[in-house]
Amino acid sequence: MSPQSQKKYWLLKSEPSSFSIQDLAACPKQTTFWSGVRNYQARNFMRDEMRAGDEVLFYHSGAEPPAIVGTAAVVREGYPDHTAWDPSDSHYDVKASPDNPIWQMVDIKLGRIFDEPLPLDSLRSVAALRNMELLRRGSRLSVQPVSRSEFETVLRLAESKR
DNA sequence: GCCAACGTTGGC
DNA sequence: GCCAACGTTGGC
Repeated sequence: MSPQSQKKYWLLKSEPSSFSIQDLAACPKQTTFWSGVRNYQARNFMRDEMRAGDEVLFYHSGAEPPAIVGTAAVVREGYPDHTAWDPSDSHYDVKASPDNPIWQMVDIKLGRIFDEPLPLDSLRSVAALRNMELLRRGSRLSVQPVSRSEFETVLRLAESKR
């Protein structure tokens, strides 16, 4: 685990109809590989900056309402995303191969599921989250950095709803 | 289902 | 290297 001072925080988006935090909870060891990211900026975060021990906010996009629903932790650092060269996979990339993986994934393990999801529109009214990437107009990154204070603010909000 | 925002592709 | 066309994301 990296030193506390270097621990980073992230937000990962997933459509719950595709993979929800409840699905993560049902995985063996509550751990899964985070495959299917097909955006270079998001890949670079996973490849270059995510470290084991980093903490993650789990976000449900396309949900009603869209919301942060819990936490997870990075348990394995970036490695090739084998789904990229699987023609039967919905995220198949014809240019990827074992010799040229192009895309990367990490492994994450469930932290906890919040008792109450924190809906996107409720986060918009929190002053401490004013600059959060998730709340930026047109923000589409599926892997995005979160500041330590933003992460802690979100945890406090989740705690206040217990 | 609409559409704004954004990333990627490819002609030039 | 520009930029129009196109595809995707994702809130609403």
